Amino acid sequence: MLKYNRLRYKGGELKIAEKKALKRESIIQTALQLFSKNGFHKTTIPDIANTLKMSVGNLYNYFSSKDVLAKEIIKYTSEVLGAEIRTINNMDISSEEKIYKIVEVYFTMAKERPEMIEYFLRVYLSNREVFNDGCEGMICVSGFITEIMIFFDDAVESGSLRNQDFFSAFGLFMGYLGGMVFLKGEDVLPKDIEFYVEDISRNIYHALKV
Amino acid sequence: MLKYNRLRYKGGELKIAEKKALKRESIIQTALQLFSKNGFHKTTIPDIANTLKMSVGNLYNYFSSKDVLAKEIIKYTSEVLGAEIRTINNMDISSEEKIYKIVEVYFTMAKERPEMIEYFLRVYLSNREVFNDGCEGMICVSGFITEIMIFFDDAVESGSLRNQDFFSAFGLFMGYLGGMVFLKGEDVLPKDIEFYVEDISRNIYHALKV
Amino acid sequence: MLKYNRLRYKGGELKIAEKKALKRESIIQTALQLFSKNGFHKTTIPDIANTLKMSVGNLYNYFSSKDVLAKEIIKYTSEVLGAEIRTINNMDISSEEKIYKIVEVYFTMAKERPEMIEYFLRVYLSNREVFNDGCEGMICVSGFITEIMIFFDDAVESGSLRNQDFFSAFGLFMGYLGGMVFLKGEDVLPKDIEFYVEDISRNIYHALKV
Amino acid sequence: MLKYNRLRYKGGELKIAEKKALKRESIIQTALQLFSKNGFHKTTIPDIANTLKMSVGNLYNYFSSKDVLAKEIIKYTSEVLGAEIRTINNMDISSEEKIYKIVEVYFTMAKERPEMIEYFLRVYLSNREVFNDGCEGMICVSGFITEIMIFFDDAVESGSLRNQDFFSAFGLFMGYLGGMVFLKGEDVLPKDIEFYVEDISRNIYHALKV
DNA sequence: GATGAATGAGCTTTCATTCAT
DNA sequence: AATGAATGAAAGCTCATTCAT
Repeated sequence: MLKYNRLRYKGGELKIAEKKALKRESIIQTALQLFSKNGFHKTTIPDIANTLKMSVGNLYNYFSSKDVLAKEIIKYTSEVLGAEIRTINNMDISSEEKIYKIVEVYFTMAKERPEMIEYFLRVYLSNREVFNDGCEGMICVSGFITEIMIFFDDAVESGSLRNQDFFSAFGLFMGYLGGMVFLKGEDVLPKDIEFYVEDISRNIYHALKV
Repeated sequence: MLKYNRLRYKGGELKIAEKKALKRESIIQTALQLFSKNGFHKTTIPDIANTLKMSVGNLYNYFSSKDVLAKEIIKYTSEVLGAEIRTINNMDISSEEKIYKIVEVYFTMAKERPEMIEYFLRVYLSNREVFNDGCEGMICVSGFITEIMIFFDDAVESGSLRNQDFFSAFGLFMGYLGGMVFLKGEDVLPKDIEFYVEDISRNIYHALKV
Repeated sequence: MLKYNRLRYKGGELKIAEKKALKRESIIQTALQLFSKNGFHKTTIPDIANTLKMSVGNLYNYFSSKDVLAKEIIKYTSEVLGAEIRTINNMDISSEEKIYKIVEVYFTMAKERPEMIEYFLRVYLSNREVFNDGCEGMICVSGFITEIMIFFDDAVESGSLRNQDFFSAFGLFMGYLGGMVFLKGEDVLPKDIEFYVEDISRNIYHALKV
Repeated sequence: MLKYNRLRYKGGELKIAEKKALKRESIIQTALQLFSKNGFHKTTIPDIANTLKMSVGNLYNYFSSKDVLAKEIIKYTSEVLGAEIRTINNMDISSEEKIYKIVEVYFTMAKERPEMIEYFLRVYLSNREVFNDGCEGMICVSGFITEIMIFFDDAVESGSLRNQDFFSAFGLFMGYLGGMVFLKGEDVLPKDIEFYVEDISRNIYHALKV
């Protein structure tokens, strides 16, 4: 009977599934913003539901717990960031230029969608107990890590960057960029974040080049 | 510092003040450990009191709120770290060697007293609402920042490091080192943290040198 | 009974009524099992609907509330048990033999369809607030009580059982048999429930005989 | 220091511990009444706290969860009932008289403290999921069972009751008496519960005697 | 200074029921 | 008849903080 319905109401059903997917994403977006702005523990489920003008109970039809929601968000965020870097990886430019573009894309995102970067810093980084179960060993951020790894391996292979332990290089990217965004969030940077693209991409390049 | 107090004060009533200072510090130490291990929100005041075998009520005689305690801890931690770097700043060695020593001291601390570094990452970094009031603009970590600033200014003046916006350099130190310790905490580093001293101090030096 | 309906009604629209009756019964069966196994409050309407692969909304087309469903089930269960005893009542055997058969039938049901007996113990017995309105004074289990009453009156009239307050006798049947099934459910009985038929029917007979 | 305090304030401390024990018992009493009257799931922790004019939070200082409270109550109830029967067991009277007294004591309690018996029927019997963990195999009601077992073994040894599987006899006591109290609770008994002592003790004796 | 019982607001999560489709 | 997203009140439980002793 289900099959029958599927055939019969194909258009209708698809619209429903689509609608649900859209709502799911809108929950992710809203929760991402609230978690980033107010912290994981200070953001309540009713906060999220109210912002979305939906009921608490219904929110649980989409995500079975607050923790599950937090994990879906980090995956989502990691994918988005990873996709940006993938584009750069696929460009036919020098490693130095790629570094510049990665820093640029990261800081642009920190400016235009600060919640995405801040989620890393303020939610993922510091609520180990939430992500321990299901995100062990950074698998929930593999979307992002993988692209940095590809960038680094390519650059080493092409002879433009020194060969060293990947994590030494990864820590530089992740930590340096994250650190700058943190400073931005603390309002201590004397200049706009984009001002630093030049300095920082040069520093990174010098740190890693052969 | 404790030793210093002991020398300074003599007599009966001063011993009481001394005793109180000692207890105050033991609370800081214990809370530091628990906050770092379990997170700020997952650590309760009763948790801290139980660990110290003292009553909750009495704990409040030393710190008027959980938030105040958290702020005292970040200052304390920042002082300890800052003192270590001050020692290095006062050495008569090259900037390159200083960088090496700073990285070394940081990673040694991450290994021997991981709670001090993790407090930065897991508590200070991500509970803005707690530190907003009283620690604006990173004044509670000025003990650490100041020393990095002195190191950097000296090195620029001596002509060994390139002159650039201080925060570009500071973000590199703070972010890179913090990032590595985070990776260590996530258990993703294939080698012991101390293994990375060589790589990372070289990377930092190359990034900043003239 | 279902078979009977099938014979009685013919034609298209009647088939619909038949279909509805079938579905109604399947809901009762499923809910009976779930309520018995997991308890009334731990069984949710979605649980029942999912097990039946039907929607919650549709389930409400058959039973207007969870409480109504629970009441229908106790009536159904009582009818089934009553029917079994009715058969025994109609047999041309001694009261002693009837007691044996009643115990036997009860324990066989406890073994083969444990949910029917457990529903009495775990749902009906303990959720007074659910059955208060509509099942006052045990009218929802009259199907079962009536047959025990008929058995007892016949036996007294025939001179084989002592004349005493009906409830003294009824409490013995209901309580003793129910108690044994409870012990079975708690897994404390050293032997299979059927082993006890002999003992228990003898005990009951001795308790009640003239 | 603790030791010191204990010596110093011995009187005071004992009073505090005593006070706590009293409060603990008052919680048990109140929860027992509410659980029995309204059912386990329909009684909320706020209900209990309000009745006691204490705060919800403080109640949790005495019992770590609703389930734990329920288990403490069944142990308590079982002890009280067991103590009553122990007294009878120690009397120098015939088994027949002991049966009479057991039934009498049970029905008296059902009349004067109905919540104790009803707790067995309406809470313990039917919320398996609550008692599963920690009360397996009826260990939480062993206070009661043990005394029935002692009564039965003594009576068999003295030659006054037939030797049979203990559970056949235990089921008779527990089920029959419980069943009668259930009927009382349903308000279907035409006479006062005490009226049935005579009938029921005779029935039990006849059921079990040699 | 020291104790820990007490408070109560606030959290996450559940679920019977409704209703637009 | 059938669907299942949506509602929202209410549950169990936690915890920073207070205060009488």
